[in-house]
Parts: sequence; structure tokens; C-alpha cells
Amino acid sequence: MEFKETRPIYLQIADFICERILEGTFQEGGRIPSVRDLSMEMEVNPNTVLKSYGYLEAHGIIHKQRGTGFYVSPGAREKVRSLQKERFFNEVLPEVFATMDSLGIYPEELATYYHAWKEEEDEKKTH
Amino acid sequence: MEFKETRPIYLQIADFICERILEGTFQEGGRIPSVRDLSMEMEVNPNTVLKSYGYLEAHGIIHKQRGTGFYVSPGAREKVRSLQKERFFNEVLPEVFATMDSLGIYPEELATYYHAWKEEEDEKKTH
Amino acid sequence: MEFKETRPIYLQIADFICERILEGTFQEGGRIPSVRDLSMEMEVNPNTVLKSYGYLEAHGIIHKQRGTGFYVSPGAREKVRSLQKERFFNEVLPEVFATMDSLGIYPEELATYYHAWKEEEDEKKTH
Amino acid sequence: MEFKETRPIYLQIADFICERILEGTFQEGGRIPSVRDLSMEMEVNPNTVLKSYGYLEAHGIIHKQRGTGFYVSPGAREKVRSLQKERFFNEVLPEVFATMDSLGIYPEELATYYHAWKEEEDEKKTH
DNA sequence: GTGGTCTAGACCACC
DNA sequence: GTGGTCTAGACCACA
Repeated sequence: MEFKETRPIYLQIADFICERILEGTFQEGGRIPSVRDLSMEMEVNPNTVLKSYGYLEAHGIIHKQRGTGFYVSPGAREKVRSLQKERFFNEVLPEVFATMDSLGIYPEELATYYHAWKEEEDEKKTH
Repeated sequence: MEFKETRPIYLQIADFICERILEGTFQEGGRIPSVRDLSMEMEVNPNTVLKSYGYLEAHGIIHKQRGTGFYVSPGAREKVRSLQKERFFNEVLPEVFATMDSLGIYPEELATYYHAWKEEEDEKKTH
Repeated sequence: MEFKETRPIYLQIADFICERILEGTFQEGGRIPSVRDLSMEMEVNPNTVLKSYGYLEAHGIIHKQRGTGFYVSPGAREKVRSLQKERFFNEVLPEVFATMDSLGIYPEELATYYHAWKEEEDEKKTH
Repeated sequence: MEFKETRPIYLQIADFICERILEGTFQEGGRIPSVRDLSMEMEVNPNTVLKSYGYLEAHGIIHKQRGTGFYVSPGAREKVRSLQKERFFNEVLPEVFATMDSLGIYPEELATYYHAWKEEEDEKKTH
């Protein structure tokens, strides 16, 4: 896996797990990859994955069963969504709107930009 | 002044200066507060303000005159706007769109949210 | 069976066996459940039960007969009591006293708490 | 500093900080030693101290100010006490009493044991 | 100066 | 096999 420079790897791994949970690749109650396996797959140090898992555990998204590994907690999906939503509406959007105001961008344009971005993304995936 | 946890303080101070420039509180060619004064007002280490000023200077928004302080450069307004635009389109928007995708928010809703936010803002200002 | 987070599962299983021996549910010379059966009943990996049995065997509380299973050793009751005593006085009490000191709890209060706890326990049993 | 074998070092360091807070050596709102300093003083790896501080931060006992270090949070004293108390009364004491019952120890004896332990401790400190 | 991230690798208890 | 602790040491962003 490739990582961005701007965000700590361990958080990007946590994001990755959350996405898989939202997608349904990792089911609630299901086991997620062991620290070692994931660290090998992602080509990172096991400690880094462990840190990700610790982070997710502290947020109640996964939990561990002694000796057997980490599992997706019940209600994790909803938790991830609500955390993301909260952050989006309370922190990200207001800032976006403020910048738009200051730059004189009209909200109606956003949909256009979105579709342009979407096309670009889709193209990336096909490659 | 209070700072958000998510963005380095020195950048938030730079943002603050830029806003004042766009507003017209700090005019092109005019002097901006000394590092010392601003650091005291913001309850921040002078080095932090210095770093903000250095950042703005490197982007050609302000310049220093030995012995007298920092001044808003000619053309600063235009520069600030273009920097804001760049950041908005290259960094902020893609992230916003990605989150929307993962949360299942449709771009058409954005205009609605914008108007709601706008109303709130206007109300704040009248008080 | 439910396990506390603070103590290894295999020791909690050993505790469980010891309690049964003290109660008389498991008599000296009598057979205790097979590793397989107990592991299923407790919803635990057989290796974990095996480790408990190994631990008890190493302390001379149980012994195995090839092909037939594990049996409570003669003198086991006495042994269990002395082990409990040792642990209580050397490990548990010092910790308790240290915490009391730091919390400012006086030793004289302990008797009061004990009687309150005792009443509660008795009530539970009558239900 | 010397550490017990039975408890992770990072938790023992966290305990150490909590004790200092209860004592008043570290005041609420006051700064605690930097990660580096404490790690040198305790002859442990900085990462270990960092983990302690992370643990305390997650429990709301300390917080960090960017660039300047960790500080005792307001209400930390009370928090530490209440956490300790809760653990003592709900987890430790019931177990102690249960063992006492099973061993036939009378609650009145506890005060005697306590004073014996206390004397021993005092003697250690004078050396 | 502060904390924080990350790696490499050893060693451990537990299931 | 699982997670967890700890070290040594590099390197970084931030104040």
C-alpha cells in the first residue's frame, strides 16, 4: 500500500480499516487481519499496525479477544459513519463554505467540480 | 486567540493575517503588528509568529524593512486569493469529495447546506 | 464462563478448579472434567485448559493418569489453602494496604466494609 | 527508578505520575517533566515514557500544549482518586473479602496486618 | 527545546 | 499462532 506524506501512516491504516468496515469487507463481529499479517501486506513495521489497532480500539471500533486477534465491534459501522459525519458537518463544511465566500465561489458550481473529480477518480481505478 | 487542533498554529496565524489583508484591515503597503506585539496578543511564543511571518514572506505576501517591521507587499491581496484558490481546489475539495463519497452524500445537497450555513452566519453578524 | 480482563484466563480456570475442590464438588482422588469437556463448557481453547491443568499439576494439586484423565491429588485441599494464603499475604494484602494508604482509607473501616459485603452476598444466595 | 517485573514499566511510570499528583508534587495546571528528561531520569527509553503520557492523556489526567510539554489537567487529582477508589471498592475489595471467607480470616485481623505492614514500609523508607 | 512517527528487532505472556 | 512491551536510534514538525 502507498501512503500520503501528509498524514501519519498509522492513521491511514486506521482509515483503511474503517473503509473496509463501511464497505462490508470486514463484517461486524468478524476478525480483522492479525497485526503481523497486515504489517507484511502493507510493508510497514508491526508496531505501526499495532498503533492503528490501538487507536481504533480506543475509539470503540474494534476490540480484541485475548490470544485470538482483533474483531470489529458491534455497532462499529454506525460509529464510523457518525464520527465521519460529525467531523464533516461541524468542521470541514463550515471551513469550506467560509473559503467559498471569501473566494466568491457559488455553491451551485460545487456539483460541477464534484463530477469532474469523480470522473478523474473513476479513470484512476480502471488503470 | 484560540487555535484549532488540526492545523499548525503558525499557519493559523498566517491565515489570520491573510484574512485581515482581504478585509482591508491591513492595507497593501501598510505595516502589520510587530512579532512581539502579535505574540503577546495571541499568547503564543514569538518564534511561532516569526515563523508565520517567514511563511508569508516566502510567499511574497509581506516583506520586512530592517528596523521598522513587516509590511504588506503590493499585490498581496491578489496573491492571497490565488493561494487560497490553489489550496481550496487542490487540497480541500478532493478531500471533501472523497468523504462525501464514503458517506453517501450527494453533491446536489451541498447547495442546501450552504444556504443553511449562510443564514446562520448572517444571523450571527446581526447580533 | 466469563473472565475478568485483569487475570490470565488459564489462572482463572485454575482458580475455578481450586474453588470446586475446597467446596467438595471435586473430591480428593476424584476425577475432574477432561480438558476437552471443560474447554467446550468454558468456550475456551483446549490449550488454555491444558495450561491450567499443567499449572495445577506443577503445584501438586492434581495429577494425570495416562489414558483416563486428571484426578485431584491427596492432600489437595490443604495445598490449595496454603497456596491461597501465600498469595493473599504476599501479593494481595500489600497491594491493598498500599492503595489504602494512598487513598487515605483507615484499616478500621475495613471491618465495616466487610460486613456490608457479607450481607450482600448472603442476600444473593437466598435468591 | 526500579520497576517490578509483574507490571508493564509504562504503567508503573503512569502510577508514579499519579502519586506525584496526589501528593501535590505535581500541581494541577503545572507542567510535568518532558518525555526526554523523565526517560533519562528513569533510565528507560523515551518511547516508554511517551506511552505512559499517552495513557494518562487518554484518561484525561494530563494534556499537552503544543511545543511546550505536558501539563496536569484541572480536576486531575479528583479523577485519579475516583479511578483508584472505584477500582478498589468494586474490584479489589470484593476479591479480598471472598478470599478471606474461604481462608477463614476474620476482618478484625486486618487492622493488625495493616500495622505490621506499615511498620515494615516505614523502616524501608528510613534506609 | 517540545512531542511524535517509524523502523528493526528482541523477547514475553497468553491462547 | 495471537497481541504486547521495550530498546536503540533516526528523523520530523512544531513552538
